[in-house]
Amino acid sequence: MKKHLPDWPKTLKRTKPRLKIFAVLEEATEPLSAARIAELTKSPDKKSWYSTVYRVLNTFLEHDLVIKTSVSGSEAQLFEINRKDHHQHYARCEICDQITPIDICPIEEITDSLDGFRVMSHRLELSGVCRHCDEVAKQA
Amino acid sequence: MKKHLPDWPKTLKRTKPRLKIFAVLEEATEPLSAARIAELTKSPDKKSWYSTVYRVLNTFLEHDLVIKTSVSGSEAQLFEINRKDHHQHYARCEICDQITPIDICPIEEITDSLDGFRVMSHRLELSGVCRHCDEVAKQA
DNA sequence: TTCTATGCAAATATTTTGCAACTCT
DNA sequence: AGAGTTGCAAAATATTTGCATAGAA
Repeated sequence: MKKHLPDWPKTLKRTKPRLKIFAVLEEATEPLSAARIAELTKSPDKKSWYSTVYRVLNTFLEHDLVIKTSVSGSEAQLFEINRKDHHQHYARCEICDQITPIDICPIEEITDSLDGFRVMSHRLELSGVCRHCDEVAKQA
Repeated sequence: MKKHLPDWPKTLKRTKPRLKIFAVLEEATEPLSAARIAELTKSPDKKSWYSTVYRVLNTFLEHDLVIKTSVSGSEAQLFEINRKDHHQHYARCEICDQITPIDICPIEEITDSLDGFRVMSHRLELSGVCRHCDEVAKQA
């Protein structure tokens, strides 16, 4: 599946922290917390970074480069690249809390059935039991 | 339209704070932050309350009475009643707030693609512009 | 050069925890 | 009575802000 990345706005300076954070988000396979991003972007010597991470993320949000995601039942705020063509959806395991990306998005099909309603954004949340925990449960 | 509220688990004590918080969530038309809930539930004299609010919300989460939501706009974590098993989904118009029922539910199809993940609950939210507002907008 | 973003530290805001007193069942 | 909850205060986290300096255009 081809993922479409958002364009970098021409008015946005390409600073080192921004590019680094963008790269980290781009490679991520799941939404990241600010803390995780800070960790993934900091060099061995530097320490704090948090203010920059938050400022960059907020800037990205304003420019629609990223979106805040809600995975119900989780910790702090999570961020992910805003892949315009369709937002990624996730299924969360109620037992191990692991997040599984959902690769198919039903939005087209649904849109067709809506008779004139123009969908601007959508969100799908699944919650249940992942294959692994299910098997463990069966054995017990 | 009949809204189905989650059942109160028999093992959950019906304490005053819990019942109050549940009532507030039940009446809410949008997800609420912990701070907002604290405000809506506190009596004129009492002040802090936060620890109780968070503890109750976490208890509710464990019992699947509520779900956490976060909105791209910003802010902290938001909570709302988990109106389960209700297979009907809706699309909300961003302009007139009117709700359009979605007649098809894609959950089967998605479940099939998940390879072993057992879906216990799901939520689908659409937001956009309804046919009527879209036509009005075109004329302007 | 000029203007904005960064790094750092310090301020806020949010969420969690320990513990004695209190309430449901 | 007994188990589990609340209220309060204080701790731990998470997020934001002020300001001097560094960096991009």
